[in-house]
Amino acid sequence: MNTTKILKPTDSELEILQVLWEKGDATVREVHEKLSETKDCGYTTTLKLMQIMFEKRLVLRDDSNRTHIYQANVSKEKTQQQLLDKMVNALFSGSHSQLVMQALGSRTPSREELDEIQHLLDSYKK
Amino acid sequence: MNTTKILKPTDSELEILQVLWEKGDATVREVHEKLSETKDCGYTTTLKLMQIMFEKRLVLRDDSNRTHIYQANVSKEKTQQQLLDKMVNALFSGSHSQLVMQALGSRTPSREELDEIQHLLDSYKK
DNA sequence: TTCCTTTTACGAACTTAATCGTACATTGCC
DNA sequence: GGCAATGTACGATTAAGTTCGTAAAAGGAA
Repeated sequence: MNTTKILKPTDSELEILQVLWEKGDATVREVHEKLSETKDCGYTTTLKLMQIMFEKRLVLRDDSNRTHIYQANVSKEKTQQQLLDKMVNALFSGSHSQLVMQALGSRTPSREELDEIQHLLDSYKK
Repeated sequence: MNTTKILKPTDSELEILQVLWEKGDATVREVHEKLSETKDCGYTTTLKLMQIMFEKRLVLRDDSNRTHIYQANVSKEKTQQQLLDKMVNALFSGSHSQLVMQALGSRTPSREELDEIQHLLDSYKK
């Protein structure tokens, strides 16, 4: 079903994907409203980006009505994994644990976070 | 001494920084030789990139001799941290532990990795 | 119907990154 | 000295990403 083709969303595309992952589906207007909270650009810019993403098959759209409805065509998990792997290779010499150490070391994790990770660790140790 | 200015090395620049971090300092020729193992591009391409990095102050260089000697002007740790934080914000809603879970979950870590991480966890738990 | 609003489509302009060709300087060797 | 090799400098080109202006279609309201 899913192609295994490597897609590398740009930063702007990721912002849009974030909104789509959260909302499930959304119109350009809705996405743009959301982005406007943190970013300053025109409506047609968002539209254009989403049109390009459609061409790249990063998103799907229902254009049976005048106002098109978009949804993500790549899963959040897969995208996270892919970009994480890329980063591990490019910056951490392929060592996932190095990245984990750095991620944890950057600040003090909460008790809940520690427990979560401990739990995951335990499941590997068995 | 170090500026806190946000620098975002490109992928190509990161490849070069990797070599410089490893070697300490290096000539364009040395960097190019190293990159050639995995990448196919001309010598002047590497040169140009390093010149641009010098303009951006990503690297320092000693040009007192004909063959210039370069070294990184950003630390590996700081760069890792910076790009990691960016990724956490862009892809993991700011949750470091989410990223850690994803990083660990992607594949089975080795015993050494597990121990390393366990050790880090322990130090936080105290 | 007429006019205003919303929406899509599309192309132009601008920026940044990456690659390479070429020119020119320096060095060392014959 | 002359020449080949090696180095730097720099401009040209190409591709990709981002932004926006404008046109045109569709709908709704007076």
